[in-house]
Amino acid sequence: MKKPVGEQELSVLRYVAEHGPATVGEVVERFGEPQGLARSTILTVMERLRLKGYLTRRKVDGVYQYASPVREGELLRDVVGDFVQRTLSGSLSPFAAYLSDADDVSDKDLAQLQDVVARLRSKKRKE
Amino acid sequence: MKKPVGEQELSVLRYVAEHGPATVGEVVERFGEPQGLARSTILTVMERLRLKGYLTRRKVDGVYQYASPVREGELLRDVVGDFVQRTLSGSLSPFAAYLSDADDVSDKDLAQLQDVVARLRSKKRKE
DNA sequence: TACGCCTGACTACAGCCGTAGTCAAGCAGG
DNA sequence: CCTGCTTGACTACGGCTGTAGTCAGGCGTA
Repeated sequence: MKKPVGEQELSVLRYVAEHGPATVGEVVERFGEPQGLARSTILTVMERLRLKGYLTRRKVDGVYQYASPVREGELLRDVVGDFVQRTLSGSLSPFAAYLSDADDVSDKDLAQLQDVVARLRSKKRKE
Repeated sequence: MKKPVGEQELSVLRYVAEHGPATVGEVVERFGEPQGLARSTILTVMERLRLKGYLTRRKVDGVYQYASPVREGELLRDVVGDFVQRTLSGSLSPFAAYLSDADDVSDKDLAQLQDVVARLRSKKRKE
Protein backbone atom coordinates (compact mmCIF):
# COMPACT_ATOMS: atom_id res chain seq x y z
CA MET A 1 0.00 0.00 0.00
CA LYS A 2 2.60 2.52 -1.09
CA LYS A 3 0.86 4.73 -3.58
CA PRO A 4 -2.36 6.30 -2.43
CA VAL A 5 -5.64 4.89 -3.62
CA GLY A 6 -8.77 6.97 -3.84
CA GLU A 7 -12.01 5.86 -2.37
CA GLN A 8 -13.69 4.93 -5.59
CA GLU A 9 -10.52 3.27 -6.79
CA LEU A 10 -10.54 1.17 -3.70
CA SER A 11 -14.12 0.09 -4.36
CA VAL A 12 -13.16 -1.15 -7.76
CA LEU A 13 -10.05 -2.80 -6.44
CA ARG A 14 -12.08 -4.54 -3.79
CA TYR A 15 -14.52 -5.74 -6.34
CA VAL A 16 -11.80 -7.23 -8.49
CA ALA A 17 -9.96 -8.70 -5.51
CA GLU A 18 -13.16 -10.35 -4.38
CA HIS A 19 -14.57 -11.51 -7.68
CA GLY A 20 -11.57 -13.21 -9.12
CA PRO A 21 -9.97 -12.20 -12.40
CA ALA A 22 -12.40 -10.22 -14.47
CA THR A 23 -12.47 -8.29 -17.70
CA VAL A 24 -13.34 -4.66 -17.85
CA GLY A 25 -16.60 -5.58 -19.46
CA GLU A 26 -17.53 -7.80 -16.54
CA VAL A 27 -16.65 -5.20 -13.95
CA VAL A 28 -18.63 -2.61 -15.85
CA GLU A 29 -21.65 -4.82 -16.07
CA ARG A 30 -21.64 -6.12 -12.52
CA PHE A 31 -20.16 -3.21 -10.66
CA GLY A 32 -20.04 -0.04 -12.71
CA GLU A 33 -23.42 0.11 -14.29
CA PRO A 34 -25.32 -0.62 -11.09
CA GLN A 35 -23.62 2.51 -9.71
CA GLY A 36 -24.31 4.51 -12.81
CA LEU A 37 -20.68 4.65 -13.88
CA ALA A 38 -19.69 4.82 -17.51
CA ARG A 39 -17.60 2.12 -19.06
CA SER A 40 -14.75 4.52 -19.68
CA THR A 41 -14.71 5.42 -16.02
CA ILE A 42 -14.19 1.85 -14.93
CA LEU A 43 -11.60 1.38 -17.62
CA THR A 44 -9.67 4.45 -16.49
CA VAL A 45 -9.82 3.47 -12.85
CA MET A 46 -8.66 -0.05 -13.54
CA GLU A 47 -5.79 1.17 -15.64
CA ARG A 48 -4.74 3.57 -12.92
CA LEU A 49 -4.83 0.78 -10.41
CA ARG A 50 -2.70 -1.29 -12.71
CA LEU A 51 -0.20 1.53 -13.14
CA LYS A 52 0.01 1.84 -9.39
CA GLY A 53 0.68 -1.85 -9.14
CA TYR A 54 -2.54 -2.92 -7.47
CA LEU A 55 -3.83 -4.87 -10.41
CA THR A 56 -2.22 -7.11 -12.95
CA ARG A 57 -3.66 -8.20 -16.25
CA ARG A 58 -3.22 -10.97 -18.71
CA LYS A 59 -4.59 -11.27 -22.21
CA VAL A 60 -6.94 -14.22 -22.51
CA ASP A 61 -8.75 -14.82 -25.79
CA GLY A 62 -7.85 -11.36 -26.94
CA VAL A 63 -9.28 -9.66 -23.88
CA TYR A 64 -7.51 -8.57 -20.72
CA GLN A 65 -8.27 -10.31 -17.49
CA TYR A 66 -7.50 -8.09 -14.52
CA ALA A 67 -6.65 -9.55 -11.16
CA SER A 68 -5.48 -8.36 -7.80
CA PRO A 69 -2.26 -9.92 -6.55
CA VAL A 70 -3.67 -9.92 -3.04
CA ARG A 71 -6.98 -11.02 -1.68
CA GLU A 72 -9.54 -8.63 -0.34
CA GLY A 73 -8.76 -9.52 3.24
CA GLU A 74 -5.11 -8.63 2.97
CA LEU A 75 -5.96 -5.59 0.97
CA LEU A 76 -8.22 -4.19 3.63
CA ARG A 77 -5.82 -5.14 6.35
CA ASP A 78 -3.15 -3.09 4.61
CA VAL A 79 -5.53 -0.23 4.11
CA VAL A 80 -6.27 -0.21 7.80
CA GLY A 81 -2.57 -0.35 8.61
CA ASP A 82 -1.98 2.60 6.38
CA PHE A 83 -4.77 4.53 7.98
CA VAL A 84 -3.54 3.82 11.48
CA GLN A 85 -0.03 4.87 10.62
CA ARG A 86 -0.71 7.89 8.48
CA THR A 87 -3.79 9.31 10.08
CA LEU A 88 -3.57 8.16 13.65
CA SER A 89 0.22 8.16 13.83
CA GLY A 90 0.09 4.57 14.95
CA SER A 91 -2.05 5.17 17.97
CA LEU A 92 -5.02 2.91 18.54
CA SER A 93 -6.80 4.87 21.21
CA PRO A 94 -8.95 6.80 18.72
CA PHE A 95 -10.11 3.47 17.50
CA ALA A 96 -10.95 2.41 21.02
CA ALA A 97 -12.80 5.67 21.50
CA TYR A 98 -14.76 5.02 18.37
CA LEU A 99 -15.68 1.53 19.45
CA SER A 100 -16.65 2.76 22.83
CA ASP A 101 -19.28 5.03 21.31
CA ALA A 102 -20.34 2.77 18.49
CA ASP A 103 -23.71 1.28 19.16
CA ASP A 104 -23.95 -0.93 16.16
CA VAL A 105 -21.10 -3.37 16.56
CA SER A 106 -22.25 -6.71 15.31
CA ASP A 107 -21.92 -9.77 17.49
CA LYS A 108 -19.62 -11.26 14.97
CA ASP A 109 -17.28 -8.30 14.82
CA LEU A 110 -17.27 -8.10 18.58
CA ALA A 111 -16.38 -11.73 18.96
CA GLN A 112 -13.63 -11.33 16.42
CA LEU A 113 -12.20 -8.38 18.26
CA GLN A 114 -12.37 -10.12 21.56
CA ASP A 115 -10.58 -13.03 20.07
CA VAL A 116 -7.79 -11.03 18.58
CA VAL A 117 -7.31 -9.03 21.76
CA ALA A 118 -7.05 -12.22 23.73
CA ARG A 119 -4.53 -13.59 21.32
CA LEU A 120 -2.41 -10.48 21.41
CA ARG A 121 -2.51 -10.61 25.15
CA SER A 122 -1.25 -14.12 25.39
CA LYS A 123 1.44 -13.40 22.86
CA LYS A 124 2.51 -10.45 24.95
CA ARG A 125 2.83 -12.59 28.01
CA LYS A 126 5.17 -14.94 26.26
CA GLU A 127 7.61 -12.23 25.29
CA MET B 1 -17.15 15.02 9.80
CA LYS B 2 -19.13 15.83 6.73
CA LYS B 3 -16.75 17.54 4.37
CA PRO B 4 -13.56 15.69 3.61
CA VAL B 5 -10.37 16.74 5.30
CA GLY B 6 -6.99 16.12 3.77
CA GLU B 7 -4.20 14.55 5.69
CA GLN B 8 -2.19 17.67 6.23
CA GLU B 9 -5.34 19.56 7.06
CA LEU B 10 -6.07 17.01 9.72
CA SER B 11 -2.61 17.46 11.21
CA VAL B 12 -3.20 21.15 11.57
CA LEU B 13 -6.67 20.60 12.92
CA ARG B 14 -5.33 18.17 15.45
CA TYR B 15 -2.71 20.61 16.51
CA VAL B 16 -5.24 23.35 17.08
CA ALA B 17 -7.69 21.01 18.79
CA GLU B 18 -4.97 19.89 21.13
CA HIS B 19 -3.23 23.17 21.83
CA GLY B 20 -6.19 25.30 22.70
CA PRO B 21 -7.15 28.44 20.79
CA ALA B 22 -4.18 29.74 18.88
CA THR B 23 -3.35 32.41 16.38
CA VAL B 24 -1.98 31.64 12.99
CA GLY B 25 1.34 33.01 14.10
CA GLU B 26 1.50 30.59 16.98
CA VAL B 27 0.61 27.61 14.85
CA VAL B 28 3.19 28.63 12.30
CA GLU B 29 5.87 28.96 14.89
CA ARG B 30 5.14 25.84 16.86
CA PHE B 31 3.82 23.54 14.17
CA GLY B 32 4.44 24.84 10.68
CA GLU B 33 8.02 25.93 10.77
CA PRO B 34 9.28 22.76 12.45
CA GLN B 35 7.84 20.96 9.42
CA GLY B 36 9.27 23.43 6.98
CA LEU B 37 5.89 24.86 6.02
CA ALA B 38 5.51 28.47 4.98
CA ARG B 39 3.29 30.81 6.91
CA SER B 40 0.95 31.22 3.99
CA THR B 41 0.49 27.48 3.85
CA ILE B 42 -0.68 27.29 7.44
CA LEU B 43 -2.88 30.30 6.90
CA THR B 44 -4.50 28.77 3.86
CA VAL B 45 -5.05 25.44 5.55
CA MET B 46 -6.57 27.03 8.61
CA GLU B 47 -8.88 29.15 6.53
CA ARG B 48 -10.01 26.11 4.59
CA LEU B 49 -10.68 24.28 7.81
CA ARG B 50 -12.71 27.23 8.98
CA LEU B 51 -14.70 27.32 5.77
CA LYS B 52 -15.42 23.66 6.18
CA GLY B 53 -16.62 24.31 9.68
CA TYR B 54 -13.87 22.52 11.58
CA LEU B 55 -12.42 25.66 13.10
CA THR B 56 -13.93 28.80 14.50
CA ARG B 57 -12.16 32.04 15.12
CA ARG B 58 -12.60 35.09 17.25
CA LYS B 59 -10.78 38.38 17.06
CA VAL B 60 -8.85 39.03 20.23
CA ASP B 61 -6.67 42.14 20.46
CA GLY B 62 -6.89 42.61 16.74
CA VAL B 63 -5.72 39.08 15.93
CA TYR B 64 -7.78 36.01 15.24
CA GLN B 65 -7.77 33.16 17.69
CA TYR B 66 -8.65 29.90 16.00
CA ALA B 67 -10.19 27.07 17.95
CA SER B 68 -11.68 23.70 17.28
CA PRO B 69 -15.25 23.20 18.47
CA VAL B 70 -14.37 19.65 19.43
CA ARG B 71 -11.47 18.19 21.32
CA GLU B 72 -8.86 16.07 19.69
CA GLY B 73 -10.27 12.89 21.14
CA GLU B 74 -13.70 13.39 19.65
CA LEU B 75 -12.17 14.55 16.45
CA LEU B 76 -10.18 11.39 15.98
CA ARG B 77 -13.06 9.27 17.08
CA ASP B 78 -15.15 10.82 14.33
CA VAL B 79 -12.37 10.37 11.83
CA VAL B 80 -12.21 6.71 12.67
CA GLY B 81 -15.97 6.41 12.40
CA ASP B 82 -15.87 8.03 9.02
CA PHE B 83 -13.15 5.72 7.85
CA VAL B 84 -14.97 2.64 9.06
CA GLN B 85 -18.15 3.69 7.34
CA ARG B 86 -16.79 5.03 4.10
CA THR B 87 -13.86 2.79 3.48
CA LEU B 88 -14.75 -0.40 5.26
CA SER B 89 -18.50 -0.12 4.76
CA GLY B 90 -18.97 -0.42 8.48
CA SER B 91 -17.22 -3.73 8.86
CA LEU B 92 -14.69 -4.12 11.61
CA SER B 93 -13.09 -7.35 10.56
CA PRO B 94 -10.37 -5.61 8.57
CA PHE B 95 -9.41 -3.94 11.80
CA ALA B 96 -9.28 -7.25 13.53
CA ALA B 97 -7.14 -8.59 10.72
CA TYR B 98 -4.83 -5.64 11.02
CA LEU B 99 -4.52 -6.02 14.76
CA SER B 100 -3.91 -9.68 14.40
CA ASP B 101 -0.84 -9.03 12.29
CA ALA B 102 0.37 -5.93 14.06
CA ASP B 103 3.38 -6.66 16.16
CA ASP B 104 3.80 -3.28 17.71
CA VAL B 105 0.67 -2.79 19.75
CA SER B 106 1.59 -0.97 22.91
CA ASP B 107 0.57 -2.37 26.26
CA LYS B 108 -1.49 0.67 26.85
CA ASP B 109 -3.42 0.41 23.59
CA LEU B 110 -3.95 -3.25 24.16
CA ALA B 111 -5.32 -2.71 27.63
CA GLN B 112 -7.60 -0.01 26.30
CA LEU B 113 -8.90 -2.29 23.61
CA GLN B 114 -9.45 -5.12 25.99
CA ASP B 115 -11.33 -2.79 28.23
CA VAL B 116 -13.60 -1.47 25.55
CA VAL B 117 -14.32 -4.92 24.20
CA ALA B 118 -15.25 -6.08 27.65
CA ARG B 119 -17.54 -3.13 28.11
CA LEU B 120 -19.24 -3.66 24.79
CA ARG B 121 -19.71 -7.24 25.71
CA SER B 122 -21.40 -6.53 28.98
CA LYS B 123 -23.57 -3.91 27.36
CA LYS B 124 -24.58 -6.46 24.78
CA ARG B 125 -25.63 -8.89 27.44
CA LYS B 126 -27.94 -6.40 29.01
CA GLU B 127 -29.84 -5.80 25.81
C1' DT C 1 -17.39 -6.28 -48.10
C1' DA C 2 -19.68 -3.04 -45.10
C1' DC C 3 -21.77 -2.14 -40.72
C1' DG C 4 -21.93 -2.37 -35.99
C1' DC C 5 -20.26 -3.82 -31.43
C1' DC C 6 -16.63 -4.78 -27.97
C1' DT C 7 -12.30 -3.44 -26.29
C1' DG C 8 -8.53 -0.55 -25.21
C1' DA C 9 -5.64 3.83 -25.55
C1' DC C 10 -5.65 8.55 -25.24
C1' DT C 11 -7.50 13.00 -23.86
C1' DA C 12 -10.16 16.07 -21.02
C1' DC C 13 -11.91 18.53 -17.28
C1' DA C 14 -13.45 19.86 -12.73
C1' DG C 15 -12.72 19.55 -7.76
C1' DC C 16 -9.81 19.00 -3.81
C1' DC C 17 -5.42 19.30 -1.47
C1' DG C 18 -0.62 20.74 -0.55
C1' DT C 19 2.11 24.38 -1.04
C1' DA C 20 3.24 29.01 -1.49
C1' DG C 21 3.75 34.03 -3.37
C1' DT C 22 1.93 38.61 -3.30
C1' DC C 23 -0.51 42.52 -1.78
C1' DA C 24 -2.68 45.60 1.39
C1' DA C 25 -3.75 47.23 5.96
C1' DG C 26 -2.50 48.04 10.69
C1' DC C 27 0.63 48.88 14.36
C1' DA C 28 5.18 49.99 16.58
C1' DG C 29 9.44 52.31 16.66
C1' DG C 30 12.73 55.69 15.03
C1' DC D 1 6.01 60.93 9.17
C1' DC D 2 8.39 56.93 7.17
C1' DT D 3 9.76 52.25 7.70
C1' DG D 4 9.35 47.65 8.78
C1' DC D 5 7.04 43.61 10.83
C1' DT D 6 2.70 41.07 11.57
C1' DT D 7 -1.58 39.66 9.97
C1' DG D 8 -5.04 38.41 6.74
C1' DA D 9 -7.17 38.09 1.95
C1' DC D 10 -6.52 36.75 -2.54
C1' DT D 11 -4.36 34.22 -6.26
C1' DA D 12 -1.77 30.48 -8.23
C1' DC D 13 -0.31 26.06 -9.64
C1' DG D 14 0.74 21.16 -9.90
C1' DG D 15 -0.82 16.55 -8.62
C1' DC D 16 -4.34 13.20 -7.66
C1' DT D 17 -9.03 11.52 -8.21
C1' DG D 18 -13.65 10.99 -10.19
C1' DT D 19 -15.82 11.04 -14.22
C1' DA D 20 -16.32 10.61 -19.00
C1' DG D 21 -15.89 11.37 -24.32
C1' DT D 22 -13.67 9.99 -28.43
C1' DC D 23 -11.08 7.40 -31.58
C1' DA D 24 -9.17 3.34 -33.67
C1' DG D 25 -8.68 -1.60 -34.27
C1' DG D 26 -10.59 -6.37 -34.32
C1' DC D 27 -14.31 -9.53 -35.07
C1' DG D 28 -18.68 -11.24 -36.36
C1' DT D 29 -22.67 -11.15 -39.27
C1' DA D 30 -25.65 -9.67 -42.93
